[in-house]
Amino acid sequence: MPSVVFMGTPDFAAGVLRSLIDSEYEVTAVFTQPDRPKGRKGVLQMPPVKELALENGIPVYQPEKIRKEENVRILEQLKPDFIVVAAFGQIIPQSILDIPPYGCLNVHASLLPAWRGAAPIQWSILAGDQVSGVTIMRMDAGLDTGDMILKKEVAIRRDETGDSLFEVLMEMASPLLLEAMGQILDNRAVYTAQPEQSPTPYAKMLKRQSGLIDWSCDAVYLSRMVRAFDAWPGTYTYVNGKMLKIWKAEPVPEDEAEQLQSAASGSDQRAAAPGEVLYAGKKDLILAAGTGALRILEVQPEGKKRMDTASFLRGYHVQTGECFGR
RNA sequence: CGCGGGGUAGAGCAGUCUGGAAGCUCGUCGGGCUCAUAACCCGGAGGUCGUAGGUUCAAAUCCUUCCCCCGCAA
Repeated sequence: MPSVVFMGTPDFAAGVLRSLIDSEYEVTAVFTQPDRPKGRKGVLQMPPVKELALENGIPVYQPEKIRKEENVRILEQLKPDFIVVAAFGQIIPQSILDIPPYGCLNVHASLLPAWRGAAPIQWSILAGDQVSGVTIMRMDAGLDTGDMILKKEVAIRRDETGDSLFEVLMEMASPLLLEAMGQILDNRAVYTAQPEQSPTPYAKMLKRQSGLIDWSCDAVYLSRMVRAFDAWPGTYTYVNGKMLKIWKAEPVPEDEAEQLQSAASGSDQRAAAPGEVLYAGKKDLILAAGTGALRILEVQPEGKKRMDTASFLRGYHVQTGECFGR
């Protein structure tokens, strides 16, 4: 029974680990990030991967830095046939990549060479991509630049969110990985080199701050941002100095947007400022973007729960002409 | 003891500082107006004001206990 050492941290990784445990491979050890303080009380919490590993009696290692010599030693002793890496969060040095005879495989949530990096799912939705997918590759020293073994595409739906796509890809990932491993064992895997250049920018790690809305952007782009960053890092703006998360929004059709723009500017010929309330009725809230307008559908005021726009308008008395973003 | 917001009718909020009849915008039910309406008018139902104690002639409001929800930070 070929042995596998697994490296990963969040839910996505746990899904992959689950299928490895259920497979014919023997998972001999798991590497994951150290426990971190979580939640409001700051209680230490173990990563999902660790939890799953412990339940199945698999030894867990949580090095602060995997590249340290001692970890290389451990892996040399484990002598795994494979190392499988999924959303581990640490860069793996060549000395470790060289250990497993069948290679160090990575499960990546994009169609490489597009969207190399830490947050491929969000970036592809934000960019308005029509398709996304999962790539299984043999890792090299570069960042998501290894030779590709298998790739599977999936269409991005119109209402796709970061979370929903995440789930779709996670389900696709496990079978694809197992298939790739089978091919490698049978010596029929085909390794395809990636082009040097990625067609997209690097999908850099997102911070909470990344979700701050710049109202001077295009409304269609902003609506994609709301979907892409749902549920992490979330999209937000400010109203009267307080944070307001935007959970759902859609661009207003062009002709309607123009109508609202001219109605709002009135006699003074002033174009509505980005972030200005173009319309606030009983159920509808429409804000001016840099180009176009955005209909807000679901929000969450600071310290409150998520609510639909109608509820928000009932209690918060938004006025036309008021400006969001501050 | 990381910082902070909040728990008042089915929903979202005001009222709390400066104790003294439970309000607002909606929804809901009934009636009216209308060619018609998610529009408008009239009327009604619906709340142990998170829990437990305390202060007071009187507590949503002041003091104390506990429970729950949420934002930030990590």
